[in-house]
Amino acid sequence: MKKGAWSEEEDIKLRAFIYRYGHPNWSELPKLAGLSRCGKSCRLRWMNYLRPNIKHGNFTKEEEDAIVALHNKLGNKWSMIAARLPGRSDNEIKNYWHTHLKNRSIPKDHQIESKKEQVGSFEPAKAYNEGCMMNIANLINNQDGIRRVSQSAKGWNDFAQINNQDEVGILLAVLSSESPSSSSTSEPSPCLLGGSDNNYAVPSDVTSQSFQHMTEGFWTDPPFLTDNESIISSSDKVFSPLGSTDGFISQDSFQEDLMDDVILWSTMSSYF
DNA sequence: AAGCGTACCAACCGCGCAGGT
DNA sequence: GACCTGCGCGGTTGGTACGCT
Repeated sequence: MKKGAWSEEEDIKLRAFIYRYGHPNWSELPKLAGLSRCGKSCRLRWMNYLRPNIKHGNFTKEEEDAIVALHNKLGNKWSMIAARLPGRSDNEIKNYWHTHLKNRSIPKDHQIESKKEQVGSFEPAKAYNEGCMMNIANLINNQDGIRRVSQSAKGWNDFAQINNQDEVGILLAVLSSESPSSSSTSEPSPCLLGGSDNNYAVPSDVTSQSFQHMTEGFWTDPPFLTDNESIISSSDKVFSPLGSTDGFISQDSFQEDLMDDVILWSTMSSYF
């Protein structure tokens, strides 16, 4: 069973197979597709990288704000957060959170108290001066902390800087910057139809270019969510990328749920 | 140019849950 | 109810690109 980075050839095989047959059974898929990978690995590669319309890098300010707001609301429920950010995988959001957004979201006092709980009476400055970074790391039952601290003493400098920052930000839940009508399709995917619809032929040259004609949500949106439904169906309903699984929530509950996080309701005006 | 430290991300691992028998 | 299997999720890690000295 092969591990590690995926080759272009493997990507093409996986993409072509799923494009034609869907993925009714991940554990059987690699064998049928001629891949020396486990089903989990195939699923991960598909969900995080090969899936059509998946976006990479360059998170917009709106996406960042949405992630921060949603994380404050949902916690580490990355799949739920990803479900509200079209084109982003849970893995990518999780990585982005840990590398860019984590310190911005956690209130300063909570960071300090949390660290105090972890290390007892530990004093960063004193310990730093005593040059006992590995001992500090061992005190913390947090492998990422150990990893970072043990990499270099600068780790605690970073921590000190975080504590000095007053960046308990305003939590803005700016919804998707894209038009809701562009994020769904009336055409059901072959996967949703059962995954074996041979009417969907594999293009002779299966590359990422082959999927550009597909609209956002082709592989992920429920088939009943059509373009017409995705905007506004009645006066008291609103399209909600952040909303319930059926694509709609009432305006009342929408406001009730999100006002706690300081919503800029005005940014939603374009959706009404 | 070389060595080192850091940040980042793709991918792996283990666990829990759901559905089937 | 017990067991099995497949799937999805969240935590973690290895590899590497990049920047600094």
